[in-house]
Amino acid sequence: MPSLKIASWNINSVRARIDIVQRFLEEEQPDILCLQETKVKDDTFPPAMFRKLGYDHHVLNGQPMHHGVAIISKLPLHDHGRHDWQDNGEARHIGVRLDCGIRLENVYVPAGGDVPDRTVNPKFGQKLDFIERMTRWSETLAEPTLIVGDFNIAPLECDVWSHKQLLDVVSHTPIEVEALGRLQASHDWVDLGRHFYPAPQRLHTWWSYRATDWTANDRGRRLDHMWASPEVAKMATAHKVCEPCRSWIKPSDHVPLITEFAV
DNA sequence: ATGGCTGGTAGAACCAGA
Repeated sequence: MPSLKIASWNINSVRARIDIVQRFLEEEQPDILCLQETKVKDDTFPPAMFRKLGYDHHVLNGQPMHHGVAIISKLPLHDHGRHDWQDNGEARHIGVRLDCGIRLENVYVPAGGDVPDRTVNPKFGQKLDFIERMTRWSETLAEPTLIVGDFNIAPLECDVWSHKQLLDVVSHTPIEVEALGRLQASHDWVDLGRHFYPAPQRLHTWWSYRATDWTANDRGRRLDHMWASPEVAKMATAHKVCEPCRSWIKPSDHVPLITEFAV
């Protein structure tokens, strides 16, 4: 049975990170790489390194300065459009169809600002609205689908270094966790991270830059996710979070996730 | 320790990340 290896990584600028993205592709050789926070317009996206390694198919949704997502692939991609779930023009989603019949959706959920109260912090409201509109979309999905990306929410107590200390910190507040729970229930999405590494195991994908040594206190959060339709989850054979990438030269603050499927 | 760091873009006593 053919194997399909899909990776997802918030790289915090594709241009600043091009060398470690190359290293990752050479070491792991995924068939498809979904990127978030590319921070580049489509006409200045750097295609050369990807082409050199055989990743000839690029579907981009970028903008100047911030945000931006891309799907880079050795296999053909069929562009399936972009959703603007904040309705503000930001580039945070791109979807494709694969020849094997799976839909692949790459999403960068807004961070949501500092204060977890939409009346004083509009960004928090926009984040909740984004998840709510995604939920309406997810309810209508009928095809086998994989959603990957930076969801900017760590839902479980064991998804953060200290549940108690992060209850009021945007990314782990109950209102966000409940919204994400409604999204997950809307399609019976299987959280592949916890499918392979059940709670209460430690599983983190992001560590702040604002620590001299990210390993010293290990104050991580699981903000990045891969969610599969139930029939797609049945095809998943392996999953990992590539934690060592956080210690590479000029790292992203997020690390890659990889799932392998028998398709 | 409520600080700490990073990238893009402008050329900031900036913004955004989370």
